[in-house]
Amino acid sequence: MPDYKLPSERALNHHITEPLYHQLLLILKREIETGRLHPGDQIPPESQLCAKYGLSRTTVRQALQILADDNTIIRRRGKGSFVANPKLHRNLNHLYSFTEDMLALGLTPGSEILEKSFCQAPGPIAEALRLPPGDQKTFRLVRVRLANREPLLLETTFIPHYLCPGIDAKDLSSSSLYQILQDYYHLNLHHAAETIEAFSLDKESAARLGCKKGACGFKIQRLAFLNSGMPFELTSSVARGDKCLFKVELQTGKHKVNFSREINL
Amino acid sequence: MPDYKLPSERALNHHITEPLYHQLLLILKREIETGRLHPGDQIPPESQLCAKYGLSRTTVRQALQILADDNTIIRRRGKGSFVANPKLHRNLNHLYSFTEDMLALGLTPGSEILEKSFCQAPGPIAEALRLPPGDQKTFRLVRVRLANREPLLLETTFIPHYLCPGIDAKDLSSSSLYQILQDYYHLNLHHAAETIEAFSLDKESAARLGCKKGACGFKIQRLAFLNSGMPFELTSSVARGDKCLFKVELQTGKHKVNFSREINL
DNA sequence: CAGTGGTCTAGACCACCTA
DNA sequence: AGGTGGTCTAGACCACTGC
Repeated sequence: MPDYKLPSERALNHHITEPLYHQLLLILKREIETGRLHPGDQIPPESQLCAKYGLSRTTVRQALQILADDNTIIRRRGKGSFVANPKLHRNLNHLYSFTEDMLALGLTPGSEILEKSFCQAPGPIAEALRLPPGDQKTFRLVRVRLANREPLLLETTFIPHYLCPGIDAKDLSSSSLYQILQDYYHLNLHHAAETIEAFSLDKESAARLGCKKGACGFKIQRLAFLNSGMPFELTSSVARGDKCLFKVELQTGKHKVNFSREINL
Repeated sequence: MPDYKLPSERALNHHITEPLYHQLLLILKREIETGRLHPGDQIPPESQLCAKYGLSRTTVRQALQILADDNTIIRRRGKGSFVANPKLHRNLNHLYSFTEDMLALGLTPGSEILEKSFCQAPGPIAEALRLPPGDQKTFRLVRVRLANREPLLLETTFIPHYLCPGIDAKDLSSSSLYQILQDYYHLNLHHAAETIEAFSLDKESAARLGCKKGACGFKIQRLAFLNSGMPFELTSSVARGDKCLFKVELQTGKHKVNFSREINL
């Protein structure tokens, strides 16, 4: 009996333009993300995947190569391919989800909605989101984010209204904003740009975050883009400086950069 | 006449263990780094490389794929492969050299040495550098870094003394510290970890940087490691918050992260 | 239309690991 | 010895670009 699970039944579609290697890649990724395969588990060897899906070894290897490149799996000659520790992943994904980020750090995330409305975007916001002068209506969401019940971030999010009509009726407290944008509005994050500044907390922010006016903090602005290159979300956050710090790791050889947030409560 | 140059004469060695795709990769990389191929230039199409080096297309593509993955070249179906703009590269290297970083931003870098001495490392510094209790002597260098003559950073660097005997006699003002460590002491940066905190400037830092006590700034600590995994340098910096900001860019597809510093004078 | 890179096949030999 | 991933070949069809 082999010590690996074959993927659950799922066939490749030869009649669509999506490459076979990519279809296989998604199947394997899904096995891992849904937890059917755990970190450290061996995935089926190339020979098995070739047989099961009727693919040549080159095609199977192309899929596995990509998974290895982004640290989803680790390949060992003579031994096999194994699901990698997802910790490496989290660092890359952390910006997308405050909730996941906190859970990864062993903290209990929380969220409190302060405001939920539609409004005209202020000038710089409209510009960043590339809103035409005629239609600058945006959905505005103000949230305080908590870790172990302590306020950490004050977030203000703007999303063009035409991209998310009716979003004010959705339940934003129980599932993540990105999840809702993806599921109901087909807005998929492709890339994002974030700026981080040092910032002296104004009276209101300080009050919301439970620290003194004039204390040091971070002002973080994130602009998120779709595959098409259009921005679809802008979030401006204020973070407590005494509880947050950022960490950057660089490798010269592979030219890899890792960026993560850490919390001190 | 084709509009691309064939690589200068250089043969592959079939008798060594180094894979052929890797040998080809290095040949192409060398053409680019030595400037024989410029950004935007087309590199020979796969068919030409196959013919010239007597390789199958798979092998040639393996080399080109790697170059495309690390942004050395850009591939376009129907058009060809082209040398990428090296700007993308610089962002990954920026942390290593303040001087290069400023030049890339179009600013004139400057440096003022405030202190150059040997001293016993303070406890946390000795710990981070993994100095044995018996030998905690370090080289200590305090510098103010300038951009267009404006003070920007106050840097304090510690290097274990046993790694750099006699460094106090070197000319640190005209060439970069990393360059000296590399050239004279064979200390090559392999990877580095940096933490960034928000920080209220104390009286001395504020005076050195020319701003008011209590103003907001960043405290940045970098620990640099050798190939062996040993730390060899620790730099603790204070940056003016009103002139520096950090920028993080993420791509979901390739899981790439870009981290850079920006300056507002 | 010819030339480019993107996908895919079927098969081969090798180096490495475990037993 | 048998299985794994690493390298490599020769050939095929396709999609996209530009003339």
